[in-house]
Amino acid sequence: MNRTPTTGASVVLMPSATAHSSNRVVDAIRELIISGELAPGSRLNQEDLAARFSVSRLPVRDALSRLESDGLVILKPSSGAWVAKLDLAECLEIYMIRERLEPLALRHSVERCTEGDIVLFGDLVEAMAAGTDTETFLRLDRQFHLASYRPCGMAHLQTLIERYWNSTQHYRRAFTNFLGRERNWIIHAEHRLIVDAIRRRDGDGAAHLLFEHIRRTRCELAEHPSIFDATAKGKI
Amino acid sequence: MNRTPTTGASVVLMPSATAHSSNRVVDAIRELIISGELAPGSRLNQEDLAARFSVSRLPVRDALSRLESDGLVILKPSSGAWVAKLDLAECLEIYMIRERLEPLALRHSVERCTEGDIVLFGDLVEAMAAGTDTETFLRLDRQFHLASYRPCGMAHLQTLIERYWNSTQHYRRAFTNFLGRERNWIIHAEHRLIVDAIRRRDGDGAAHLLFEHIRRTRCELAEHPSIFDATAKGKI
DNA sequence: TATCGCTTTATTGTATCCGATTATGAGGTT
DNA sequence: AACCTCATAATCGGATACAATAAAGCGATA
Repeated sequence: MNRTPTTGASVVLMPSATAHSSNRVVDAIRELIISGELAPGSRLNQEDLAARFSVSRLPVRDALSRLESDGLVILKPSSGAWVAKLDLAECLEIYMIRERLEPLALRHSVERCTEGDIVLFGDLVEAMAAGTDTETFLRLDRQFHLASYRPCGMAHLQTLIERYWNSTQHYRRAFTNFLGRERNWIIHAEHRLIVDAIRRRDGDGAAHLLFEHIRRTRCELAEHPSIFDATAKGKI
Repeated sequence: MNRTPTTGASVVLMPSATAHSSNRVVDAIRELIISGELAPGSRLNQEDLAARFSVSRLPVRDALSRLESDGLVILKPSSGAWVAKLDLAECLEIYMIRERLEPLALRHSVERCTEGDIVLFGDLVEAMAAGTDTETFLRLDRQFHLASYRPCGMAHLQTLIERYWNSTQHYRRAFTNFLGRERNWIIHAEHRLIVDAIRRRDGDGAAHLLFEHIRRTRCELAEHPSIFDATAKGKI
């Protein structure tokens, strides 16, 4: 059992000495957004956030502008900050980007991962197939994929991929809840095929399967634009 | 003649009402880095920058942390900020990422660009072939490629691509100077082939040519690790 | 009654100040 | 002579306070 923290805000970058409150605030807000506690479209009030984390507004402002670069927050100058909201087109765009990036990472991972890594991948996939609730599903899905990219040795690429997983997390949750569990067998089958290709050290095979995994999800997503209608009113 | 500003810090995002000094400082520092005035590894002193732009240290701090997310600046907590430096491996990694992203953008652009756009692409390529000095070469190269992605209708992808052009700009300059002009005919040939494919509305062809364009550059870059040895001392 | 304009209020952006951490240099010791 | 230690100085991170901007609510007028 690997001990990646909750949703793994900083999986690729070592947690580092996050002594400075700015970093703590960044991670905390990111966590609130990824966990779904702050829904897309929610207003982010600097003073409220400052009070919540017992700091002044300054680290909060810093955090917000960093999270904007991460694509999780939208800043309107002199006006305020909101949790970033994606429409269907943007989400499809991000999936198309992921289709290009993640197979690249996986192919390099396959060339470098240890046998122990592969055991971990298999364990995560099977734990996912055995899981029941949505949050477990999402957490293990994320853990499996991000873990499968970790040996790739491309730090920039990993950061980038993690960013896109973060900014689409909310919509993956909504989509998972929407579909229910009856079509999950497809995902598990795809995951098992990917792990099998990794076991055979077939990097290209794994990459192609992963490409199709993401592409199929994108196509299914495109069939359900209603996911993006919900103008969820956020609460801080 | 298009009026893209100097190096085009904000080509994709509209310049917007950048009334706030933070944004101005971000753009200004980015410009200093991209233009080469601040070399990778240079120390960025908050007070000096504040004095240079006639603002307090606060907008500068804000700018630095944003530029860190852009990959242009490295922040060491409680220690300072430096212009990000790439080693050969990182640069090759970014080129591999670009190989995946830019063909995607181009393929979508080909489906959406106007005849007028295509004329612009051709003009830029020919202006580049007629150019003499390094800075013109770099500017037109950048303008051509970024312009060719602009009609793609994928804002996130464009921002991303522009980021990577920014963070590798210094090394493209060094590489261009290193190679001299005798091998530029390859680049012009590739560019003309790409424009021709666009004219024929052959999106896949253009994408493949672009992929090879970037890949060949990456392979050549890998042959010249000395580019990354120069520990340029920066001045503010 | 609806719309336009103004005033008020809340929230953001900026400057100055203070504490904390790190880098630097001198001095002593092995 | 090289290395380690301690003190000093420079610089960064954060808090408080103030100014500027935008949103909202109220009132007046067509």
